[in-house]
Amino acid sequence: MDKALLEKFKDTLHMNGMKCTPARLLIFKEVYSSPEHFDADEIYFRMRREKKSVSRATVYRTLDLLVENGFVSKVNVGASQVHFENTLAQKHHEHLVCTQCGKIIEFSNDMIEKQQDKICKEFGFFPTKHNLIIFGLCDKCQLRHN
Amino acid sequence: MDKALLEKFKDTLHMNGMKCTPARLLIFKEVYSSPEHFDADEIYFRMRREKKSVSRATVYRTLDLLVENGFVSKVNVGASQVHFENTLAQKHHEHLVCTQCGKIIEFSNDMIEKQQDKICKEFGFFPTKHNLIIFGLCDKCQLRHN
DNA sequence: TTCTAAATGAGAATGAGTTTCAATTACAAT
DNA sequence: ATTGTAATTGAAACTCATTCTCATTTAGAA
Repeated sequence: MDKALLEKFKDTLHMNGMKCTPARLLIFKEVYSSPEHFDADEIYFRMRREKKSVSRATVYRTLDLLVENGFVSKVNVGASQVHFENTLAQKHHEHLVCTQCGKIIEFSNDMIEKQQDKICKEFGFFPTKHNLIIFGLCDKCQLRHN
Repeated sequence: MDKALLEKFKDTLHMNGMKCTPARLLIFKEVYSSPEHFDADEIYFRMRREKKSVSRATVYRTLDLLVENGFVSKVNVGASQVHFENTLAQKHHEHLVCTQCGKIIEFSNDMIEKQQDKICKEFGFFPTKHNLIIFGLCDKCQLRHN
């Protein structure tokens, strides 16, 4: 994982008067170890497996911290748990979710973004974030007739 | 509430070999008594107040049934509970959600819909439903400086 | 009217996430 | 280097929405 990124995280901690603890650094590295989506428990169990155990509470607390500081964002994929993805490694995108096999496809579209801005202006609404998720069947699941 | 709609619901029950029970009819009427969003507990408590009590379990079960048969759809508004809205009374729309005061504004936009179809085609994806939600501050909350 | 599978209600169970609190620790001040 | 202390942590208790269980009731076919 990117060294500059880790420094940026440390800076954020310092600037906000938060302590730079081993638990936080480990979780941060774990979160940035892959570009995939994840939920809190996935991080928790991956870390246990790698003998870098941290308590569940700390995982949740640190993920909140990362969300607040823009390192991670919450993604709604219609699951019962909250999903996350790291933000700095990749650019903004939306999701297609296959309701049959769970496959998640990412896409982005400028036209849609622009229309959203237009709509917000119409309503005098100041947007801070958005979520577009399309549910349906991926190419493979359409063939597996049903 | 529309009489034809209630008949349609009864037909759906019969066609699927499900019983037409008082509980189901009461919940259906409650759901269609207003065009607003609601969650399961709201329905539950509204019915208690009106002395038309039904158990929580039945409310949840019936809402699932209504979703499966297209009378109601789930709406993600970033809340901890699942939100619903009746579908047949109103046309498709998306949401702006004010993170300060909770105000929900509905909108719809053909251009966005079309772009979505285009994207799905590109990925060979068959869409069944989608959700676009924009979080931010409504006009009033922008003034209440913070 | 009878029969039976479906539906219901009450409350127990589940599961994701949060809170509590005593013990630990980062780090600023000495 | 040591100390003091507020922030952080882990473990376990707790929440709260939702689901499940199961004994009882009931819609509706026979």
